[in-house]
Order: sequence, then C-alpha cells, then structure tokens
Amino acid sequence: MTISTENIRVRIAPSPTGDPHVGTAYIGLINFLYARQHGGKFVLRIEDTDRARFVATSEQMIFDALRWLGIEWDEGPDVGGPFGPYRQSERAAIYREYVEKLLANDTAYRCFCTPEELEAVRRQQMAAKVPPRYPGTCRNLTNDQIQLKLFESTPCTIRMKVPVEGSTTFRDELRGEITFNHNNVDDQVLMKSDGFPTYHLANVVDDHLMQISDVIRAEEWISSTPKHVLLYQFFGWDAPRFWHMPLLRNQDKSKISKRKNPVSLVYYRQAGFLPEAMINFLGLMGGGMPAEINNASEKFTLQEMIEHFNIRNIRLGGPVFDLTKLRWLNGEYLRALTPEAFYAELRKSVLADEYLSAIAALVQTRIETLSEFGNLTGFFFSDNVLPSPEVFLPKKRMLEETLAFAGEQLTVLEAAEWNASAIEAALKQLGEQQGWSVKENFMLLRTILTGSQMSPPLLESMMIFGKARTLDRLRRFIDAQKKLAAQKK
RNA sequence: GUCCCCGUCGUCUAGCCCGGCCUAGGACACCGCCCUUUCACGGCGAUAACACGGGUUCAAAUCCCGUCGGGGACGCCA
Repeated sequence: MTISTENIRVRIAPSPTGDPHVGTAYIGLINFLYARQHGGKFVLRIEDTDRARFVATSEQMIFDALRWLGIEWDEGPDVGGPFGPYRQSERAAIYREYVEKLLANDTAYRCFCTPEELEAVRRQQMAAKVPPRYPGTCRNLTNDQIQLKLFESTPCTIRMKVPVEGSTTFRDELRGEITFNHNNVDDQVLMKSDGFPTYHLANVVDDHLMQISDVIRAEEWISSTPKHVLLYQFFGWDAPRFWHMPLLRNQDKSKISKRKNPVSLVYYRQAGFLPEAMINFLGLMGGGMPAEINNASEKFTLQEMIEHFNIRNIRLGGPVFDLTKLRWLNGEYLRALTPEAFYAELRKSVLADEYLSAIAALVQTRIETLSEFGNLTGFFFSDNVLPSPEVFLPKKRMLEETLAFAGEQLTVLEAAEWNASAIEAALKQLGEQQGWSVKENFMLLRTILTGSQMSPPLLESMMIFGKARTLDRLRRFIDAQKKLAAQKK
C-alpha cells in the first residue's frame, strides 16, 4: 500500500448512549488493525453531544468492552494525547469558534424555525411522497431580520449552506467515486439551539484538528459524506480518505439491532463468550484475511490479523451476524484451553465468588440442606429457560395478549435504570396501564426468567443476573413463543 | 417516494481489482456413517451458490450495460 509512509491517524467515535455495541467493536477493530499495520495512531473520541440520550455509565463500559477485546487506543479521554480533549462535550468552545467562521464565510446561516414547524413540513412532504427537505425559510433572511430575532432571543440553530447548483463527488476507498447532486443534500443543522454541535460539525472539526488521515466508519454514513466534504471545503481544509465498512446485519438482512440480536458487548461478556472468539468472529465479518489462512481454519488471533488482514479485500455485502457460528467458534476456543485455564475461565464468570455469594444470600432461608442449592438456582446457570404455557400463562389470559405484555415488559426493562426499586416502579406502572394485576405481572416475568413459578425474590435475582442477560432471556422467550405460535398456524 | 450502496452454497467466506489453473475451494448449520453405555468432542461423507438478461472476448464468477432483489440515508440522533 502506498500510504504506509504517511502519518496515519484513525479514530473511532462512539456515543455514550447505552451499552457498548458490537458495531463499535467491529469498526474499532478495523481501525485498530489499520493503525497498527501502518505504524499509525488510533484515537478514541467520545461523541457526547446529545444531552438527551447521554448515559453516564456508558463511557466506562465502552472502555472496558474494547479493552476486553484487546482493542487498545493510543489517544483518548482516559489516556490523554496531544490533540485533546477527546470528549466532545469538553470542546464546545472550539465548535463555536469554527461555526463562527462559517457564518462569516456565508457558508452557514442561522435558522429560527421551530422543531414543530419543521416536523409539520416534513410530514407534509412525506405524505406528498416528496423527499423531506428543509424548505429554506431562513436561508436568505436579511441582516435586519436576523438582528431582530436575536434581539428577541429567539432560539436558533445554525445550518450549513449547501450550494444550490452542482454536485459533490468524493472517493470511497473501497467503492470508488460517489457523486451526490446538491439538490439531494439538505442544509444540515450544524449547531443545535442548545449550543451543542451536531455530529456533522463536531466530526469534521475534530477529525481535522486531530489530524485524522483516514475515516473508517460504517456504510450508513455514505449519504452524509457529501455534507462532510462540503464542510471541509467551506473551511478550506483537505478531507481525509474515507472507507465505509459494510453494516453488520440481522438474520433478515436489516441493519443489526437489539430487537433482533444481542448487540451489547456487555451481554457477550456476561454470557461467557471469550474475547479471542469474539474478535476472531468479528474478523470474519466482511472477510479481508488471505486465502491460506481463511481456507485453512478461519481461526486467527488479533496478532495474525495485524499481520495479514487487508482492508482493501473487505467484501461490501453486509454480513449477517450469525450467533450459531460465533457459538461454534467460542466452543473451539473453550476446547483449546487447558483444563486449568478452562476452570479459571469458569471461576471468572459463572462461578465467580461475587456471583455465587450473591446467589447464596438469596437462598439461605429457602433451603434445608446445602445440596438443595441447585434446585432453586438452576436458572442462574443455564443459558436459557423456556417455560411451557402451563407455567407462564396466567389463568385468565390468552397467549397472544400475554406475549404482547411480555413485549411491553421488555420495552420497560430496556429503558429502566438497573436497580430494584426503579424496575419495580416501572413494571407496576406498566401493569396499571395495561390492566395487569401486580401478581400476574410479576409472575409472568418470574416464570420467563426462572422457568418456574417458585424462585428466589425476582427483583434481587434480576439484579444479580444482570440487565444484559435478563433482556436477552426475555427477548428469546418472546421469539421462541412467537415461532411456536406461527408453527401451529 | 427520492438519493446512494450492495448482490458467490441457508449463513460466514476464498476466488473478482490483474479474465483461462473454477468440474467454483473452505467454514458453520443441516443430513448420513464411524467412534462411543449416554451426550458432546473427534473422524469420514453427502446436499448446497457465481441473482437474471444482454454485451465485450478465442475464453467471464471475474470487464461493461440493463433488469430484478436486498440494504442504508433522508432528525435541533449519532
């Protein structure tokens, strides 16, 4: 590759909005490999500009998950570096400074339209089957009009001024040239009315300031790339190279999502996947390993990937994230362990002291001999429990409404903060809304999670079992029941 | 709807860029057999794909065009 002599700098830019995502790990892996192969730097930047979706615990989970996989960054919020700060919320002044330049440039303008107005227009356009687009209301306000609005303290956003005529062409390193006509590029909001930048502005400014040479990101960004390229032009900067990786997919080929797949790295870790297996599996997605290795076993380490992986050989078709194959791979890695190492892995996860002692506390008053320990706690140790309808179906309920309610429980639990009182309150509220008694409500959840109507206290059990595994179990229960119902029809 | 991207076994892929070695290779899953007191593991085997149609060429999975199919984007989310 001809670029090896340059100063290669790449980055990933996850948003701390929840659990760390397998997609982040995938893109992180590719960036990491690329940096290592070219003697470059790999930067981790936290894009926390969306206050509404911000989750305080998320950032640390992202760090932990990436390190668990062996993906190490050279610069980032926790390790520092010469181009910090690496958290966008700490860079607010920088974005303000640069957006001023665009305003002065006449390549951006203030927009006083309200979210409600914009939403109404969008709906109209959708209904008329016209591409939804900003109507340009504020694009040509006079200076007086703007001063008046500002004087009145009308909240405003700042939008980029996309040229009316012409088109923007950029090069995708894997696909070649891609052209977008400007009438298909909307006047993107660059700065929100709360003063925070949007992704597009912050991303371009930071990538430039952090001297990023190659932007390696997911395919979903292709359609906003012309906006980014235009921004580089507005600023008078050189754009980096762009590489858009294929999107990981659900079984049905749609973009991978938590509704159809476990996507949380926390889940995979807690469910007992080894990082070596996970990273190997991610390396299989999209290919890129040479035939002699791929055809031999498909098994390789992170180090082997650094040595042999070639980003230019990535296949562009979106790979289905196939749990079955991941599980097989994980089994391979498990079997390859020495008995001692295997036992050590067990002690680190499902037989960890903290886990066992927490469970023990729940059953102490409920058993009469120690050997009964397993009777009440089996569900903590099995990968899944699938109760039959006799067990989970409340007496006066139909299967369909019960599954629908379980789906509601799932939604509530997804959104819930993971502590017993918050969960209890949220579930009770749901029950009241839907006309489910507390007893029906909690018994349903109990049977789904434990497989039995008799179990240790539900909420405490859920705390120990963990959010990721709880949600997964609920999801799998609903899926399995739906599949069964469909078979009967 | 509009724009953009993509298209090799059910799934992940090798081959594609640089046409012939492709009778399209490997892996997972599925099926069968062997091993085995059970279940796994392991071994062996079978089924299974170049989306379709046109070109270019002596020759196309590989290059070009079209059709169809799939996906993504269209937010004061990232």
